[in-house]
Amino acid sequence: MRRTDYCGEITEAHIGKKVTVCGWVQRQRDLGGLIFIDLRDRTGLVQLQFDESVNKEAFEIAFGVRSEYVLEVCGTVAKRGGAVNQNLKTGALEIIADTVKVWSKAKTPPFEIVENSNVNEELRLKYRYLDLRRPDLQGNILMRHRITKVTRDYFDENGFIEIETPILMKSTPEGARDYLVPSRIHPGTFYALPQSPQIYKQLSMVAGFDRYMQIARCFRDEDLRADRQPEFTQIDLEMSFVDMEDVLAIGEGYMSRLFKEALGVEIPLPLPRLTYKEAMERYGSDKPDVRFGMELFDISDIAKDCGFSVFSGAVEAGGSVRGINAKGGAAKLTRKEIDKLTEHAKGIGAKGLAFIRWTAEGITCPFSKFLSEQELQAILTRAGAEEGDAILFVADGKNSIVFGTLGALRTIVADKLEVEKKGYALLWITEFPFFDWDEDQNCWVAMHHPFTSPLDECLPYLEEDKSKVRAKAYDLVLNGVELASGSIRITDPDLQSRMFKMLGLSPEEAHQKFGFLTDAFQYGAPPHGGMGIGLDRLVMQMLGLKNLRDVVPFPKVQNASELMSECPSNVSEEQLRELGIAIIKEEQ
RNA sequence: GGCCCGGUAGUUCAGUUGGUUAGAACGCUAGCCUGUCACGCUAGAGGUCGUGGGUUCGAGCCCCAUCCGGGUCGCCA
Repeated sequence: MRRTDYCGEITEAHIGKKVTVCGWVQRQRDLGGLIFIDLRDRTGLVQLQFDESVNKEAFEIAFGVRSEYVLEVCGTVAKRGGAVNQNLKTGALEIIADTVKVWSKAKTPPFEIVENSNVNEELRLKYRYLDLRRPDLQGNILMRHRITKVTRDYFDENGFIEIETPILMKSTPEGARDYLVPSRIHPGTFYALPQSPQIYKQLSMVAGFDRYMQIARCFRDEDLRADRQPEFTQIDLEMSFVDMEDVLAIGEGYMSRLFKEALGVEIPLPLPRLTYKEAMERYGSDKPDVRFGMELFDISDIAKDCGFSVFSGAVEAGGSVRGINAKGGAAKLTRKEIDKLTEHAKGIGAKGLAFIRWTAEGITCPFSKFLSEQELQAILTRAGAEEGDAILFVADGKNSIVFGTLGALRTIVADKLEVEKKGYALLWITEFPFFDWDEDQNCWVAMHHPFTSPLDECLPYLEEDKSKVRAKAYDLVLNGVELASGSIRITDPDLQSRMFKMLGLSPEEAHQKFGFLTDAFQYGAPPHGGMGIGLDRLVMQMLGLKNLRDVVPFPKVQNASELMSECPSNVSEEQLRELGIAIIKEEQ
């Protein structure tokens, strides 16, 4: 071992001692007969000093050193001769260099290796290995490591066994698009990369491992977002002989432990819970940011008989009229701003946006002519309105549109008004609907997945009214981001067959796709349930970042390519021939 | 696939109504300098203005197409 110490870990205790440090040159300052070099490794910086009159040989090497050269330097730690650098952990010390070895020269990098760089991300991603040298990205990746370390500790201490499940598996394209891998040995057939290890972890329960966990890579061939990569990591867990309370207890115990150990933040337990219905009615979202108010309110009862047909019509059609009060927003939400919000609302699916502004000049309400004085007053009271407020309303025959629009506007308006949001608001959302109506395909689809157990009390409605069926499914939400999702699974083969039938899967289809799972349940399946926690989003949220790419070492860009290696790429004719694959050229 | 935003020295940006030789800062190169730490001083190099076409006497600027990147809707059981 050549290195005795890391740069950032040189302390007063080292004074007078000989050390060897290794790293990259942050900066060289040549003062003439005296040269300073800041050397960087993953722990930070330390200053090296080269004096021409003391050590000519080392001085001459230091003279030719440039940024990002890789050095190994042996020298003696000393208190600085000059002023202390308060910005540096090692700012009171320096290493008087005896010998220098240049392990590697470096071209001038295309951008400076500094913290808080605002360099074009495209360039940073092309040279990701340089970008990752920057202290902020190093910190993100180190935090990611700390999180996975605590994760393994916690689950191990709670009796979980880490089991690796296959990366090459059977394609069961129920949800997202699968990434496919062609088989050479069986030409014309394909493996799929897992969208999640769902089926294998359930089979691990049938196999009797009782408690499973895995830090599992998952793949989904769908379009990217700021918080969505095509490959991502899930902290996957499953437990036998448990009900929902047991899974939630393990889940929130984990969160509490993690925040304490990784961030030093106390998360009071138990975590708050909202049912799906409550979350939608209060926040218009199943992943609400509850760090601020601006909750939804319902004025359907006032609106149903009013003269404003947009309102009354929505209620008659079976929908509702709801609003949010942007407290103190009248000044910031000008008519123009509200027009912009209206455009946004229309983009989401609403027909429009009604508003009331209450400024010092009075109340502006474009639809007041359709309302009686009592109706207007009733609405203002319901909204808790006072001078300075701007109140936004959405009316629609479909509640899903009312909720979706107001839920989205709530966060947009909060950002515009710079509403204070701080800390970490974790909560569970429970009692999700089991079925979701698919407008395009005109059928019911599983909102979670078809192995999710319905709530016992909902079993009678299965055949009669699918809209009423709720599931033993739960999500963990952090600051408005869906962090984790899980459920208690079906283990009764008869109930499973019923569920497949509800979802329009014939017994043959169901057997062809999931036969190996339902067959397994014939041989003694323990009751079980679990969840998957999005590691990338978790790290991102814990660091207060807005983009997944900042916590993924080698991320993909929006078109799912990777700018550094330039994949995906063409392959040779020979590779294709071996796989029995022909490429059909897209017609112009 | 739709909508919105961006692309000018290595980097971050400025660039007037379309008008002379496209500027600044940082970085880079060379020289000087023994206490700097965003070192300082002096000098210098560095540009197919994303690409292609069009309008014009004249295009970084206007028009069309296209490529690349970002955000978002659809999509993500």
